[in-house]
Amino acid sequence: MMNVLIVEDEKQIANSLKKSFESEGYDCEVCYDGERALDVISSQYFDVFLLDWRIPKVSGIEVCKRVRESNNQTPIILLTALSDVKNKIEAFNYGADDYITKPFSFEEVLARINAVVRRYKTSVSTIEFDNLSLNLIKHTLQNSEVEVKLPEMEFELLRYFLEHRASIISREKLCDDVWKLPYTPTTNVVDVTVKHLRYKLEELSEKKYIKTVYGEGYIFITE
Amino acid sequence: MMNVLIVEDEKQIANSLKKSFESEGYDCEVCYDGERALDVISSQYFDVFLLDWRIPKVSGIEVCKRVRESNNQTPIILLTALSDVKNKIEAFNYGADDYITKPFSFEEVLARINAVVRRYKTSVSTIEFDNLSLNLIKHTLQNSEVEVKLPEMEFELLRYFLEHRASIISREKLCDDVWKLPYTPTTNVVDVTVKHLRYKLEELSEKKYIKTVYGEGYIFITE
DNA sequence: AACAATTGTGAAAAATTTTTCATTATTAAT
DNA sequence: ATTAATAATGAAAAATTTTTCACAATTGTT
Repeated sequence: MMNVLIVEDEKQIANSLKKSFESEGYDCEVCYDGERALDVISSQYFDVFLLDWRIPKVSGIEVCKRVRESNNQTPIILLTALSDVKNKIEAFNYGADDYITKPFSFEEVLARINAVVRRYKTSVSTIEFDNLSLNLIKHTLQNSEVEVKLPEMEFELLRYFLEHRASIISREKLCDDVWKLPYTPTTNVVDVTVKHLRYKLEELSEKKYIKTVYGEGYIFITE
Repeated sequence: MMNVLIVEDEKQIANSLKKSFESEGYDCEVCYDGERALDVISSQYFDVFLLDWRIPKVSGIEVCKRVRESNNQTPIILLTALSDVKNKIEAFNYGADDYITKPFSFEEVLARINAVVRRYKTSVSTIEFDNLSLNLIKHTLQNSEVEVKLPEMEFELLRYFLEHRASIISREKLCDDVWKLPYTPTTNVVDVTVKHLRYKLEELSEKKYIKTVYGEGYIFITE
């Protein structure tokens, strides 16, 4: 089910939105200012943020900007009473995904939210972790300075680790799921590839992400 | 560089858009009706379609619908003089990506186009052509029955061809753009890779997609 | 038809990636 | 501390991919 964060200080609008969303079966949370919003955002998962432009303390566009700076790509829709073009351009430049001018109908909000979320869900093209990023299209691993290309198997292994963070994974499972080998524990490909991958990871960050759990397998820890 | 298709029967608007785009360095093509648009779309690559709602023969929304039915996910922005909400919802339901109400400024068009294309480029995970599909994540080429893995360079080459369908591409350009070689016409890597790729393509479909243009280069034709 | 230019091909060389193997290092348990 | 099990490592073998090369085939032009 979908989780919406509404950030809007006009309580009438906020409450009416909340009710409408809930009648559609969406979960939603309301904040009345930008500061509170940033707080909530940093500690909770949402599928989309609905931000009013003019809100107390930290403006909607500023929230938008900070969210993107923290590498959070959750879709953002801005609400505003201003309809002049300059603002729209500013909004897109700060990484907003859509823009709705007041007054709006709830149906329009719903349509735009669905469009934006559907798009986002099928769009994740990088996996971010710590201060690194794995590009799923280019098969590269990058920090803010360097970008290295990972060979096939190292890429697949890292992707698997990232999608199974913080749980112990046995070599057999890796053989199965990553290598798709017909059950062969007489090989140490996994060990060797882990070694290669560790080496590449250490080139970009000193941290040790892949921990060995003696007798059990590996575990990928982000922090 | 970006390729825009403008479908708009009001020639004044169409031409003004075309000029503005060209001064931004975008390539663009204009059609004055929906029928022609569908024709052009099926034989040429564009990064985005800018469709007026009310155009002769086949309406903008109908073009939108048919484009999506043919499995083409190119971003679509609809232009319209009508501002009522029902149409917006209809537009999104038919798979439009954005919606601009007339009158608009060129800057707004530009901002929305860039937003939509940026989103799309990072979101697309397959390129469909004919009855084949290139999976950009798995680097596989598939028809309804078989799936083959393409090695790196064959994959990159095919992707490049698909993004530049129906135009002649010289070997030098391919060396530059796909191989990123520092200008070397003393090699025939391109020829050889084309050969490999042709072989794989023929495994999945009898058609000959990559045509040679004697003395000029190659051209990828979808139909 | 003869030609020069251009393109296609098979095979092998070169480069890269993947896997194996023998050995060393580390771990947990006695 | 010793030991047996498990993991890490360096180096090389095997497999795959990329690139080169020499030659054959095709094309457009005369």
